[in-house]
Amino acid sequence: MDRKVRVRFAPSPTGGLHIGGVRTALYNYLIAKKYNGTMILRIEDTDQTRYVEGAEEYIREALEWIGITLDESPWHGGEYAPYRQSERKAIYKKYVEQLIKEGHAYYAFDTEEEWDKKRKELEAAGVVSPQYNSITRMQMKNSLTLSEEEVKAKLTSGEPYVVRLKVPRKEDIRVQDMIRGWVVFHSSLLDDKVLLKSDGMPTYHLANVVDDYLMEISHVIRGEEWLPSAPIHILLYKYFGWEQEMPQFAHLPLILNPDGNGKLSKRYADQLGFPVFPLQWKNPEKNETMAGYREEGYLPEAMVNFLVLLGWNAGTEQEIFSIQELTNLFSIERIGKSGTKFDINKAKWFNQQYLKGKSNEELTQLFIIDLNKKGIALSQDKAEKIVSILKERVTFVKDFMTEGHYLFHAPTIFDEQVASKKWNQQVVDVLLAYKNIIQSLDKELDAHTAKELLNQITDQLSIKFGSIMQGVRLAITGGGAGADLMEIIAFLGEKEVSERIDYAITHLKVV
RNA sequence: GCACCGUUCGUCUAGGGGUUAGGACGCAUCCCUUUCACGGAUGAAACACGGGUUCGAUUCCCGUACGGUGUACCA
Repeated sequence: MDRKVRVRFAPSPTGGLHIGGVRTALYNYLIAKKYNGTMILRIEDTDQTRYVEGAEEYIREALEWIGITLDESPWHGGEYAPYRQSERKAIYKKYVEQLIKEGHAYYAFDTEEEWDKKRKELEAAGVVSPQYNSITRMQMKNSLTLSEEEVKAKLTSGEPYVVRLKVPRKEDIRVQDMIRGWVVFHSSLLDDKVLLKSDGMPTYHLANVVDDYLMEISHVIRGEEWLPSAPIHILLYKYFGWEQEMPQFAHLPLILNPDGNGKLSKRYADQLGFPVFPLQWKNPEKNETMAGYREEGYLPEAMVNFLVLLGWNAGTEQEIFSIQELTNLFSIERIGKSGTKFDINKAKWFNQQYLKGKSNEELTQLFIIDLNKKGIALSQDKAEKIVSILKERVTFVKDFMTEGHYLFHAPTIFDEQVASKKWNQQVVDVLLAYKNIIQSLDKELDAHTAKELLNQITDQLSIKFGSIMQGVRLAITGGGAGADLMEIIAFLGEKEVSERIDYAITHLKVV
């Protein structure tokens, strides 16, 4: 790559940024970093009817959370500013006029009703998908069919119009895609796309090409849903005379619903209970709140790792990658061609891996932050102990609380299955003796001591240690499974343990 | 409908004219363990189908099927 690498992520501020968009941003970012290039964020807000308040801020926060830093953006500025298409309106106007003058675009004055009528006529005549194209445009009201005077008159009278691209009738348009190779489209299947809307705003096609050119974008890395409109873009580059500056294209495989039934959708994800948004998204218009990965407890580095592998692989057996490693290893050549079904289990696994990779100190900090959010206060010391007891068994930070509920609250209900099998007079005898012994203890009740004392009792009573363990666990935690019981006892301390023993003995019936 | 893209275990994927088709998630079994988890070991599990080309095809070509995307004054 001899050209300076400049890539852009260009979302529309129409709502929360979809997780697929986050992956696209990530791929762009990795390419920028790999080649020491520039990562640009451009806001494509040309559809004013779909603009959603707060969406821009959301995009910014989401990228920040995931760890994507921007070199140029509406918020950081840059020498190619402005980076918001709505603020570049005048620029497009100029270029569209060039196209018209050179005969590659034309004014169209048809109203929606007129085109609708024409479409119905065509349908009635057996045309399957009527298009405003090289044939039909000659039957419509536009600067190709109207006289120069008529056009001028309409323009000066302020009659609304759009500008359409004059797509050639018969021409092969070849798109070179870095992932798919050459893809050929025939121009007869393309319609005369609107370039400039009647409100004076450009459509995606125009704005995109003009901006990519002006911003000297070297690679356009975007979702596969854009592949069908790539020939329109190619045509525009050609008509503008920018073929030499045309970026290289890479159309990414789509992220699909878990059963492969369409693009990953919010509705589907809701049904299966996982988010499609990186951050929680509160739609200001509909007053609804959508779940986000951050709030669900996913670590950003785990999400990066999970997302990058949705459509790319290093070709080795490595699967845990730091962002630095990805920066070196990532390559467009190793991006796959086929759609990728979303598997939330894999995301969970990555999260667990990253959680385990953190030091106890880091985890303690995260744990305390999580507790604070829930309005629970806990000493640093206790939090750290809980972390060390539970570290190997959690997938999310929030699991420290749920998995370790027995460290926070004494059980009030007991697992009936365990009780019916493991609760007996022997256990009660042991517990009573144990309570006595720990209450009169003159040293600290650590895990080692807790076990030693319990062993003493079982030895004295000639009981097998294993036979009463589940019963003891039941009394102290309310259940039959969990972390190392001796660690739990040490954590709770003799007073709490004694109270739990009393409670269990009075509330559980010996059978 | 039409155009385009795609198709290796359930999922993410490696591979590529001759392989015991490899790994990971998930699943199962076993080991470790006071239990559960972690960890370790093992196992079940895939080249969509049909034609070519070839000594040989999962790999190359063609077709079919299936899936996806697009077909807006949305991006």
